[in-house]
Amino acid sequence: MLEIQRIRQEKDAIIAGLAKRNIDATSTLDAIIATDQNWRAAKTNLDQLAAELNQIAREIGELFKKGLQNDASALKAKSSELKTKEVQLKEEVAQHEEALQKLLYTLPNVPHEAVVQGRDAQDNQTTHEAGHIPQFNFDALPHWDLAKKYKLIDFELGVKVTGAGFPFYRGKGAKLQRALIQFFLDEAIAAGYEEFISPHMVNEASGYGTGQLPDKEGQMYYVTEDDLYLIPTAEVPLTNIYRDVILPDGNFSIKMCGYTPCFRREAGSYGKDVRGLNRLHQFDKVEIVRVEHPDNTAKALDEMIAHVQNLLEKLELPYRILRLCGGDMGFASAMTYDFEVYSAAQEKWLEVSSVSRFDTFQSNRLKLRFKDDKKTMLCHTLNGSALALPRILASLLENHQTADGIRIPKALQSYTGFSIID
RNA sequence: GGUGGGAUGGGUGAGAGGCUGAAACCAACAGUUUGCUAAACUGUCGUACGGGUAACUGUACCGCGGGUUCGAAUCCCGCUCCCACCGCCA
Repeated sequence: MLEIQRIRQEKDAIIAGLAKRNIDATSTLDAIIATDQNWRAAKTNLDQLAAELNQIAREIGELFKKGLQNDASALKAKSSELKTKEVQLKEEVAQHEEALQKLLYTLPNVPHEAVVQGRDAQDNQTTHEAGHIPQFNFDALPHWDLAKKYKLIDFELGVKVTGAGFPFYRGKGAKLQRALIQFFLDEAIAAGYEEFISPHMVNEASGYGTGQLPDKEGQMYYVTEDDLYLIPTAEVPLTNIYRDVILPDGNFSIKMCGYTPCFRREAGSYGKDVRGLNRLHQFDKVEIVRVEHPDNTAKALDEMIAHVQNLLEKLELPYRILRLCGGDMGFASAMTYDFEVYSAAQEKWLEVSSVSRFDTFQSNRLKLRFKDDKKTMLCHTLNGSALALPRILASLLENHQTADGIRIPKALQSYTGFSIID
């Protein structure tokens, strides 16, 4: 959520920024500013009226003490008269406030100045490309066939027990999955991230804190009985640790990581995009989350990119890094880098990680601040997948397949305990 | 699930209709002094929003939401959460 103070001061810059998302925010911003003015006017009236009422109440108290009941009664009459006015004003203030809130929720984050204008994925800029794309001298299989051939994943069993999008991993497939989680966590810890094992369900306040609610309500599984949401990513519990927190000074850099299963309803998805591991309702992910001083955000983002890059290199996967254009960025992001791994068998790039800086967009909702001398300022938040398992598993299977089986990258062998799946 | 107790500022904890945005103590911060890895003393010490260039000032907030009253941290109702014991159970 954008800060209202910022909208008051930098309206034109915000319009220019949102234009990069192909959004013309002029009318929304005008409405916001008008609503804000109405709200402030009503609020000022209300405050003055309340002050008057407080004053009268105090006087009545004095009169009672002196035993001047009659004078007190006269004031009481006046007070109840003002009281009706107060009720009306309160309602008016509440209405403006609600309208303002609704408008603010509709505005996505303003892209960072380095982000280019663009419509969709076509306009993303490739900033880095590395690794080599394997050439197969045999019939390369997509991962769903490999998974079946080597008995690594059983999709049908998942359908039977739960439903589509909830696969079973088995045998070496399960071990590989566990090895990847361990590997990712160890790497994150080595890079200075503190590991958390978090709850897998969160309350409503946390859903609002990171912005899943109210806009993406349908994306989360909801447990009605207890009013809890299954987490769509570890970002939600980890970031919400810092909801309603004021850090004591500006000298901080918080780095957290955590492995969790992630639950996503993915309502509306269908077709070949959801084949195999490409899109699941439950998947595993190691997430890295940072809370930073605004001065340190750019550096933190670079570190996170380098971290993910390092992972992909150790897994020996051909990848590229894209800086998303305005039109392709998520709602809350100010700047996002996507990591894609090439799948030689599917002959396409698969998104395996997304690293973003949110600047104050999340912290404004979270009320995550720090004390800077006298002032209280909003922190910056960042997060990234490091990494999401299913598509990494898919890329590993597809890119490292040989005629004799699937080769396990060196860095992973001490975790799996085997060097080939055959 | 049952019974009982509780929820106040960074912490402990007073408060029981107007003098309470809230005592006291601890912690923290600033200063004075004596001096030396310390003590004593003094001061500062919640958040949000509005108004004001500012000093400052107004309003709201004592778990949350309602109600009673001229006036609520204090009384009433509903809810949530926490703690203890019991029950059930990994």
